[in-house]
Amino acid sequence: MENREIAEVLIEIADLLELQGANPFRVRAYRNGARTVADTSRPLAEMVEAGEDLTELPGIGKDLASYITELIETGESSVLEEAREKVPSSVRELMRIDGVGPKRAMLFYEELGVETVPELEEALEEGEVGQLPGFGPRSLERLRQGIEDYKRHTERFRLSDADRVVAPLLEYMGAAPGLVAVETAGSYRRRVETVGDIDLIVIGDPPEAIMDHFESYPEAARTEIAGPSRGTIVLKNGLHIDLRILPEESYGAALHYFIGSKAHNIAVRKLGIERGLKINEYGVFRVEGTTGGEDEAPDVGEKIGGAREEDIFEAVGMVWVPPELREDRGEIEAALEDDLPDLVVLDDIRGDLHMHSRWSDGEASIEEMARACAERGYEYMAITDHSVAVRVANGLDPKRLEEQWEEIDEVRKRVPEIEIFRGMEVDILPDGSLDLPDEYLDELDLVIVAVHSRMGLPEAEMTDRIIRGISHPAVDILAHPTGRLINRRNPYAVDLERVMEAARERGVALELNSNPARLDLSDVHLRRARELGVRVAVNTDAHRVANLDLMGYGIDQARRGWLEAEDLINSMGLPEFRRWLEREG
DNA sequence: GCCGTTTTCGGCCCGACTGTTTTCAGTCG
Repeated sequence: MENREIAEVLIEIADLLELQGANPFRVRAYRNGARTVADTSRPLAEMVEAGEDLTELPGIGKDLASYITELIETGESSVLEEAREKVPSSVRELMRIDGVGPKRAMLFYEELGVETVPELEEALEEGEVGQLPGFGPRSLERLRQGIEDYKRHTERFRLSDADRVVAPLLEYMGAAPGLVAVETAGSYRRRVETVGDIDLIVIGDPPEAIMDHFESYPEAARTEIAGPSRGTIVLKNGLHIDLRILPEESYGAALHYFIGSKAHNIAVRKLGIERGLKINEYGVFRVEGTTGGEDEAPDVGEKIGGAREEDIFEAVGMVWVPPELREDRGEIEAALEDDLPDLVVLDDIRGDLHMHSRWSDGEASIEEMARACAERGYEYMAITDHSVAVRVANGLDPKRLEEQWEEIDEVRKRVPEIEIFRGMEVDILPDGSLDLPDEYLDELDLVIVAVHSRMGLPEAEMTDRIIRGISHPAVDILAHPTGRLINRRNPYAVDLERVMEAARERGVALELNSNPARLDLSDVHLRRARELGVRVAVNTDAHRVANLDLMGYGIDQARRGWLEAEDLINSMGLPEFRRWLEREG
């Protein structure tokens, strides 16, 4: 059982408990536990098998540890079964509609017998929802809209799709009257691989004029909320944009608060409480103690900061934390010790080691790719077309590969400013053998291996297949190690822990594929690779010149995985990289 | 349900907006 599956069970229990009106802190405990499990790269199943104590993990106590153990050992969860008896799990889906939380979902279920979104839509059309208490005409209309949005876009948006929306939006907002500054926040700013909405922070005056300008955005389909300091518009493509307008003296506090993540904020605020401070989006305040009555809120005293983000971190004894790390995955502790990683930046990249040309399924010639790489300031690059097994991609057989080498030799002469390595993306066949004879593998400067077929193999077989594949002494890099496509295809079943250990022993690097549809490895796995001492290659897998610019997405993801330049192989200068290629596996 | 250098019990981050049951619950981030 994979961690992802365990986390899903804990989330399902949390949802069901929430629907049943359980203690909200108990619900949160399950969600926190789920987050811990999802953020742990080591398989919990392995930890259980080794007899390790799961309560060592943050947010996992005696109860959750026993539920997880039961789940791993039996494949079932009695707690989940029990929760499902009270509410059908399909009711959870209702909560995904904007404006519907646990209370309303439960109201629909108990009063109308509604268990699914289509049933809710029907009840709405039949006028049944209008009979419920608390549902006036505005609520009904909002629910109708919410269902429409739900049907149109149930998935989160890929970061690259969000980027295309954000650039023109920022330009438009920059022209708002009285605007001083506008910045992105939220998961977009943290560069999470997918985003649910876009958060904008604005400093300016008067707020009403800025909010009017915001609501008038030509791409907006409608306004969801428009208060004095907060608004939401929905774009024609279904993406929600949240805007917060704040005074300049609160800029840093607001930025910190709205960049999140929620878990990071909670942890920082807790540190504040320990120091007698109250932290909110307006600033950092000293708490003066209560003035009397039992339910009296603590008196908020002197404001001691908030104009700069650093004010927040300094107030609780931390150094500034890059947004990509703000997930409460250890960055709080590291920042308290001033021991954060020196995160990799795009400028650290000296070469792109995975790209295709017209020889297989690329759209540009080798020379076009070489010149484009040189323009990006790279010292080296590798042409890595597909091997023959990938027939749909016009994979090269040995004969065509030899012909390609002649062309590479010619391009080397014409584009001397960059070193072009002869590479290939060689398929790992279902039995783990490589799709190219040894004598050709030996002639290549750089060998990438990858799985493109039979992705449904059972985990043990897939793991053995991949480990056998990377065990060939000619192999340098394992490409897109899990095969996932964001929102489209799940990762194939593979024990990455074993693959990573094998890669480290053999001196093979794992790829971080920068294509925003892949971003494979994930942030959590990258972090694990770093812990295990496995080197990483951040590559674009470009199939045309413009794709070379996808490197930035790989860097974003690498930063989320805590990677430093020295964790990568393609941050090495050319001489050092040559030595790496010559290494003994 | 978790957690503890003020605590093994009693806390658990904090604020904005909406609609409607006119004083606040529900939802969201």
